[in-house]
Amino acid sequence: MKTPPADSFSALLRERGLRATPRRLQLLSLLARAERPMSAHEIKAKWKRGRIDLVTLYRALDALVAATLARRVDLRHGHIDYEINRSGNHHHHLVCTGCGVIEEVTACPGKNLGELALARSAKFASLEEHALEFFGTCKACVA
Amino acid sequence: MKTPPADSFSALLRERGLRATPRRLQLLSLLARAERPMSAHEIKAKWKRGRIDLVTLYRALDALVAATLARRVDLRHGHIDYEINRSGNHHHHLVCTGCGVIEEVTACPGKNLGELALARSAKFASLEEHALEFFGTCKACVA
DNA sequence: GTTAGTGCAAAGCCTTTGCATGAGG
DNA sequence: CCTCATGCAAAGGCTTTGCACTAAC
Repeated sequence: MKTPPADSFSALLRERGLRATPRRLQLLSLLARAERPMSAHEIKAKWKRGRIDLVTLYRALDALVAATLARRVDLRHGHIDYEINRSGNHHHHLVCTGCGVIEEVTACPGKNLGELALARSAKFASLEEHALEFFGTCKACVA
Repeated sequence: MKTPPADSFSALLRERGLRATPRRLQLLSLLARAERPMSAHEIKAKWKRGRIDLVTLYRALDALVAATLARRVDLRHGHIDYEINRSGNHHHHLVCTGCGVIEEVTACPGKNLGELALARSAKFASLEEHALEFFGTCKACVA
Protein backbone atom coordinates (compact mmCIF):
# COMPACT_ATOMS: atom_id res chain seq x y z
CA MET A 1 0.00 0.00 0.00
CA LYS A 2 2.14 2.85 -1.17
CA THR A 3 1.47 6.45 -0.28
CA PRO A 4 1.29 9.03 -3.04
CA PRO A 5 3.63 11.99 -2.64
CA ALA A 6 2.25 15.15 -1.07
CA ASP A 7 2.30 16.95 -4.42
CA SER A 8 -0.23 14.51 -5.76
CA PHE A 9 -2.51 15.32 -2.84
CA SER A 10 -2.17 19.02 -3.61
CA ALA A 11 -3.23 18.36 -7.17
CA LEU A 12 -6.17 16.23 -6.05
CA LEU A 13 -7.40 18.98 -3.76
CA ARG A 14 -7.02 21.75 -6.32
CA GLU A 15 -8.75 19.72 -9.01
CA ARG A 16 -11.82 19.74 -6.78
CA GLY A 17 -11.61 23.44 -6.05
CA LEU A 18 -10.21 22.97 -2.55
CA ARG A 19 -7.15 24.75 -1.19
CA ALA A 20 -4.11 22.63 -0.52
CA THR A 21 -3.42 23.63 3.06
CA PRO A 22 -0.87 21.88 5.29
CA ARG A 23 -3.64 20.45 7.44
CA ARG A 24 -5.53 18.94 4.53
CA LEU A 25 -2.35 17.47 3.11
CA GLN A 26 -1.51 15.88 6.44
CA LEU A 27 -5.09 14.66 6.76
CA LEU A 28 -5.00 12.98 3.37
CA SER A 29 -1.64 11.49 4.21
CA LEU A 30 -2.96 10.11 7.50
CA LEU A 31 -6.03 8.63 5.83
CA ALA A 32 -3.92 7.12 3.06
CA ARG A 33 -1.63 5.38 5.54
CA ALA A 34 -4.42 4.20 7.84
CA GLU A 35 -5.13 0.50 7.86
CA ARG A 36 -8.68 0.96 9.00
CA PRO A 37 -11.39 3.64 9.14
CA MET A 38 -10.81 6.28 11.81
CA SER A 39 -13.04 8.67 13.73
CA ALA A 40 -12.35 12.39 13.93
CA HIS A 41 -11.16 11.94 17.50
CA GLU A 42 -8.75 9.17 16.51
CA ILE A 43 -7.36 11.30 13.71
CA LYS A 44 -6.83 14.20 16.08
CA ALA A 45 -5.02 11.87 18.50
CA LYS A 46 -2.76 10.59 15.71
CA TRP A 47 -1.91 14.11 14.50
CA LYS A 48 1.85 14.55 14.12
CA ARG A 49 3.06 17.97 13.03
CA GLY A 50 1.52 20.77 15.01
CA ARG A 51 -2.10 20.37 16.06
CA ILE A 52 -5.53 20.56 14.52
CA ASP A 53 -8.76 21.78 16.02
CA LEU A 54 -11.53 19.23 16.07
CA VAL A 55 -13.87 21.65 14.30
CA THR A 56 -11.38 22.21 11.51
CA LEU A 57 -10.99 18.48 11.26
CA TYR A 58 -14.70 17.88 10.91
CA ARG A 59 -14.93 20.58 8.26
CA ALA A 60 -11.94 19.23 6.38
CA LEU A 61 -13.41 15.75 6.49
CA ASP A 62 -16.72 17.06 5.20
CA ALA A 63 -14.89 18.75 2.35
CA LEU A 64 -13.00 15.57 1.47
CA VAL A 65 -16.17 13.51 1.53
CA ALA A 66 -17.97 16.04 -0.69
CA ALA A 67 -15.01 15.91 -3.06
CA THR A 68 -15.16 12.07 -3.05
CA LEU A 69 -11.62 11.92 -1.69
CA ALA A 70 -12.87 10.28 1.50
CA ARG A 71 -15.78 8.09 2.50
CA ARG A 72 -17.91 7.85 5.61
CA VAL A 73 -18.40 4.42 7.18
CA ASP A 74 -20.75 3.29 9.94
CA LEU A 75 -19.28 0.37 11.85
CA ARG A 76 -21.79 0.66 14.71
CA HIS A 77 -19.21 2.08 17.04
CA GLY A 78 -21.43 5.01 17.95
CA HIS A 79 -19.64 7.52 15.74
CA ILE A 80 -18.71 8.09 12.12
CA ASP A 81 -15.49 6.64 10.75
CA TYR A 82 -13.66 8.00 7.74
CA GLU A 83 -11.44 6.31 5.21
CA ILE A 84 -9.62 7.36 2.06
CA ASN A 85 -11.49 6.86 -1.19
CA ARG A 86 -8.99 5.54 -3.72
CA SER A 87 -10.33 4.54 -7.10
CA GLY A 88 -9.90 0.83 -7.65
CA ASN A 89 -9.92 0.15 -3.94
CA HIS A 90 -13.63 -0.34 -3.42
CA HIS A 91 -14.23 -2.56 -0.42
CA HIS A 92 -16.41 -3.21 2.62
CA HIS A 93 -15.83 -4.46 6.15
CA LEU A 94 -16.21 -7.32 8.58
CA VAL A 95 -16.70 -5.95 12.08
CA CYS A 96 -16.41 -7.99 15.28
CA THR A 97 -19.25 -7.16 17.64
CA GLY A 98 -17.12 -8.39 20.51
CA CYS A 99 -13.88 -6.44 20.22
CA GLY A 100 -14.44 -4.17 17.24
CA VAL A 101 -11.66 -5.58 15.10
CA ILE A 102 -12.09 -4.83 11.41
CA GLU A 103 -11.18 -6.72 8.27
CA GLU A 104 -11.70 -5.64 4.69
CA VAL A 105 -13.96 -7.46 2.23
CA THR A 106 -13.09 -6.98 -1.40
CA ALA A 107 -15.95 -8.93 -2.93
CA CYS A 108 -18.87 -6.64 -3.73
CA PRO A 109 -22.03 -7.10 -5.77
CA GLY A 110 -23.04 -3.53 -5.06
CA LYS A 111 -23.00 -2.15 -8.56
CA ASN A 112 -25.04 -4.92 -10.15
CA LEU A 113 -27.38 -5.12 -7.22
CA GLY A 114 -27.78 -1.36 -7.25
CA GLU A 115 -28.74 -1.44 -10.91
CA LEU A 116 -31.24 -4.18 -10.20
CA ALA A 117 -32.69 -2.27 -7.27
CA LEU A 118 -32.91 0.88 -9.35
CA ALA A 119 -34.64 -0.94 -12.19
CA ARG A 120 -37.23 -2.28 -9.77
CA SER A 121 -37.63 0.98 -7.94
CA ALA A 122 -40.65 3.18 -8.53
CA LYS A 123 -39.26 6.29 -6.91
CA PHE A 124 -35.54 6.51 -7.57
CA ALA A 125 -33.74 8.17 -10.46
CA SER A 126 -30.14 7.23 -9.68
CA LEU A 127 -27.86 5.62 -7.12
CA GLU A 128 -24.46 7.04 -6.26
CA GLU A 129 -23.24 4.99 -3.39
CA HIS A 130 -23.86 2.05 -1.10
CA ALA A 131 -22.87 0.87 2.35
CA LEU A 132 -22.26 -2.81 3.06
CA GLU A 133 -20.82 -4.06 6.33
CA PHE A 134 -20.87 -7.48 7.97
CA PHE A 135 -21.11 -7.96 11.71
CA GLY A 136 -19.94 -11.10 13.44
CA THR A 137 -17.47 -12.60 15.87
CA CYS A 138 -13.74 -12.87 15.37
CA LYS A 139 -11.77 -15.98 16.31
CA ALA A 140 -10.18 -14.28 19.31
CA CYS A 141 -13.61 -13.42 20.73
CA VAL A 142 -14.94 -16.97 20.29
CA ALA A 143 -12.20 -18.58 22.35
CA MET B 1 -48.92 -6.13 5.74
CA LYS B 2 -51.05 -7.55 8.53
CA THR B 3 -50.38 -6.95 12.17
CA PRO B 4 -50.22 -9.92 14.52
CA PRO B 5 -52.54 -9.74 17.54
CA ALA B 6 -51.12 -8.40 20.78
CA ASP B 7 -51.14 -11.87 22.33
CA SER B 8 -48.64 -13.03 19.78
CA PHE B 9 -46.35 -10.16 20.79
CA SER B 10 -46.66 -11.21 24.42
CA ALA B 11 -45.61 -14.71 23.52
CA LEU B 12 -42.68 -13.44 21.46
CA LEU B 13 -41.42 -11.35 24.36
CA ARG B 14 -41.80 -14.12 26.95
CA GLU B 15 -40.07 -16.65 24.73
CA ARG B 16 -37.01 -14.41 24.89
CA GLY B 17 -37.19 -13.97 28.64
CA LEU B 18 -38.62 -10.44 28.43
CA ARG B 19 -41.67 -9.25 30.32
CA ALA B 20 -44.72 -8.40 28.25
CA THR B 21 -45.42 -4.91 29.51
CA PRO B 22 -47.98 -2.55 27.94
CA ARG B 23 -45.21 -0.30 26.64
CA ARG B 24 -43.34 -3.08 24.92
CA LEU B 25 -46.52 -4.39 23.36
CA GLN B 26 -47.38 -0.96 22.02
CA LEU B 27 -43.81 -0.54 20.83
CA LEU B 28 -43.88 -3.81 18.89
CA SER B 29 -47.26 -2.87 17.49
CA LEU B 30 -45.96 0.52 16.33
CA LEU B 31 -42.89 -1.03 14.73
CA ALA B 32 -44.98 -3.68 13.02
CA ARG B 33 -47.28 -1.10 11.47
CA ALA B 34 -44.50 1.29 10.46
CA GLU B 35 -43.81 1.57 6.77
CA ARG B 36 -40.27 2.72 7.31
CA PRO B 37 -37.56 2.67 10.00
CA MET B 38 -38.13 5.15 12.82
CA SER B 39 -35.91 6.90 15.33
CA ALA B 40 -36.58 6.81 19.07
CA HIS B 41 -37.79 10.40 18.88
CA GLU B 42 -40.20 9.61 16.05
CA ILE B 43 -41.59 6.65 17.97
CA LYS B 44 -42.13 8.80 21.04
CA ALA B 45 -43.94 11.37 18.89
CA LYS B 46 -46.21 8.65 17.43
CA TRP B 47 -47.03 7.20 20.84
CA LYS B 48 -50.81 6.76 21.26
CA ARG B 49 -51.99 5.40 24.60
CA GLY B 50 -50.43 7.20 27.54
CA ARG B 51 -46.85 8.28 27.22
CA ILE B 52 -43.40 6.76 27.27
CA ASP B 53 -40.18 8.18 28.60
CA LEU B 54 -37.41 8.45 26.05
CA VAL B 55 -35.06 6.52 28.34
CA THR B 56 -37.53 3.68 28.69
CA LEU B 57 -37.94 3.70 24.96
CA TYR B 58 -34.21 3.41 24.31
CA ARG B 59 -33.96 0.58 26.83
CA ALA B 60 -36.96 -1.21 25.35
CA LEU B 61 -35.48 -0.85 21.86
CA ASP B 62 -32.16 -2.22 23.09
CA ALA B 63 -33.99 -5.19 24.57
CA LEU B 64 -35.89 -5.84 21.33
CA VAL B 65 -32.71 -5.61 19.28
CA ALA B 66 -30.90 -7.99 21.64
CA ALA B 67 -33.85 -10.37 21.34
CA THR B 68 -33.71 -10.07 17.51
CA LEU B 69 -37.26 -8.73 17.46
CA ALA B 70 -36.03 -5.42 16.06
CA ARG B 71 -33.12 -4.25 13.93
CA ARG B 72 -31.01 -1.11 13.94
CA VAL B 73 -30.55 0.70 10.63
CA ASP B 74 -28.20 3.53 9.70
CA LEU B 75 -29.68 5.64 6.91
CA ARG B 76 -27.19 8.48 7.41
CA HIS B 77 -29.76 10.70 9.00
CA GLY B 78 -27.53 11.40 12.00
CA HIS B 79 -29.32 9.01 14.33
CA ILE B 80 -30.24 5.35 14.65
CA ASP B 81 -33.46 4.08 13.10
CA TYR B 82 -35.27 0.98 14.23
CA GLU B 83 -37.49 -1.45 12.37
CA ILE B 84 -39.28 -4.67 13.18
CA ASN B 85 -37.40 -7.86 12.44
CA ARG B 86 -39.88 -10.30 10.95
CA SER B 87 -38.55 -13.60 9.69
CA GLY B 88 -39.00 -13.87 5.95
CA ASN B 89 -38.98 -10.13 5.56
CA HIS B 90 -35.30 -9.55 5.09
CA HIS B 91 -34.68 -6.39 3.10
CA HIS B 92 -32.52 -3.32 2.68
CA HIS B 93 -33.11 0.31 1.68
CA LEU B 94 -32.73 2.93 -0.99
CA VAL B 95 -32.25 6.34 0.62
CA CYS B 96 -32.54 9.66 -1.19
CA THR B 97 -29.71 11.96 -0.18
CA GLY B 98 -31.85 14.92 -1.21
CA CYS B 99 -35.09 14.49 0.71
CA GLY B 100 -34.52 11.36 2.79
CA VAL B 101 -37.31 9.33 1.22
CA ILE B 102 -36.87 5.57 1.69
CA GLU B 103 -37.77 2.58 -0.42
CA GLU B 104 -37.23 -1.08 0.41
CA VAL B 105 -34.98 -3.38 -1.59
CA THR B 106 -35.82 -7.05 -1.38
CA ALA B 107 -32.95 -8.43 -3.43
CA CYS B 108 -30.03 -9.37 -1.19
CA PRO B 109 -26.84 -11.32 -1.81
CA GLY B 110 -25.84 -10.89 1.82
CA LYS B 111 -25.90 -14.50 2.91
CA ASN B 112 -23.85 -15.86 0.05
CA LEU B 113 -21.51 -12.93 0.06
CA GLY B 114 -21.12 -13.24 3.82
CA GLU B 115 -20.16 -16.89 3.48
CA LEU B 116 -17.64 -15.99 0.81
CA ALA B 117 -16.20 -13.21 2.92
CA LEU B 118 -16.01 -15.51 5.93
CA ALA B 119 -14.25 -18.20 3.91
CA ARG B 120 -11.67 -15.71 2.75
CA SER B 121 -11.28 -14.10 6.15
CA ALA B 122 -8.28 -14.84 8.31
CA LYS B 123 -9.66 -13.45 11.53
CA PHE B 124 -13.39 -14.11 11.69
CA ALA B 125 -15.20 -17.12 13.11
CA SER B 126 -18.80 -16.30 12.22
CA LEU B 127 -21.07 -13.63 10.81
CA GLU B 128 -24.48 -12.89 12.27
CA GLU B 129 -25.68 -9.86 10.43
CA HIS B 130 -25.07 -7.38 7.68
CA ALA B 131 -26.07 -3.86 6.74
CA LEU B 132 -26.69 -2.88 3.12
CA GLU B 133 -28.12 0.46 2.09
CA PHE B 134 -28.08 2.34 -1.19
CA PHE B 135 -27.84 6.12 -1.40
CA GLY B 136 -29.00 8.07 -4.41
CA THR B 137 -31.48 10.58 -5.73
CA CYS B 138 -35.21 10.10 -6.05
CA LYS B 139 -37.18 11.24 -9.08
CA ALA B 140 -38.77 14.11 -7.18
CA CYS B 141 -35.36 15.48 -6.22
CA VAL B 142 -34.03 15.29 -9.77
CA ALA B 143 -36.76 17.43 -11.23
C1' DG C 1 -41.82 -11.25 47.21
C1' DT C 2 -38.22 -10.89 43.55
C1' DT C 3 -36.72 -9.23 39.66
C1' DA C 4 -37.27 -6.67 35.68
C1' DG C 5 -39.17 -2.39 33.88
C1' DT C 6 -40.03 2.63 34.20
C1' DG C 7 -39.46 7.69 35.02
C1' DC C 8 -36.80 11.65 36.22
C1' DA C 9 -32.65 14.16 36.46
C1' DA C 10 -28.35 14.55 34.95
C1' DA C 11 -24.47 13.74 32.33
C1' DG C 12 -21.69 12.08 28.20
C1' DC C 13 -20.30 12.24 23.75
C1' DC C 14 -20.07 13.24 19.00
C1' DT C 15 -20.93 16.86 15.99
C1' DT C 16 -22.39 21.49 14.34
C1' DT C 17 -22.83 26.64 14.32
C1' DG C 18 -21.24 31.53 14.80
C1' DC C 19 -17.87 34.67 14.66
C1' DA C 20 -13.37 36.68 14.44
C1' DT C 21 -8.62 35.85 12.81
C1' DG C 22 -5.29 34.04 9.49
C1' DA C 23 -3.47 32.11 5.32
C1' DG C 24 -3.89 30.38 0.22
C1' DG C 25 -4.12 31.63 -4.67
C1' DC D 1 -6.90 41.40 -2.13
C1' DC D 2 -10.50 38.35 -1.82
C1' DT D 3 -12.03 34.22 -0.50
C1' DC D 4 -11.48 30.07 1.85
C1' DA D 5 -9.57 27.84 5.98
C1' DT D 6 -8.85 27.76 10.92
C1' DG D 7 -9.49 28.25 16.01
C1' DC D 8 -12.17 29.18 19.96
C1' DA D 9 -16.38 29.26 22.42
C1' DA D 10 -20.67 27.70 22.68
C1' DA D 11 -24.59 25.14 21.67
C1' DG D 12 -27.26 21.20 19.73
C1' DG D 13 -28.90 16.61 19.52
C1' DC D 14 -28.91 11.83 20.30
C1' DT D 15 -28.02 8.47 23.71
C1' DT D 16 -26.54 6.61 28.26
C1' DT D 17 -26.10 6.29 33.37
C1' DG D 18 -27.72 6.39 38.27
C1' DC D 19 -31.15 5.96 41.40
C1' DA D 20 -35.63 5.49 43.36
C1' DC D 21 -40.24 3.76 42.48
C1' DT D 22 -43.56 0.57 40.22
C1' DA D 23 -45.36 -3.36 38.15
C1' DA D 24 -44.85 -8.15 35.99
C1' DC D 25 -44.74 -12.94 37.19
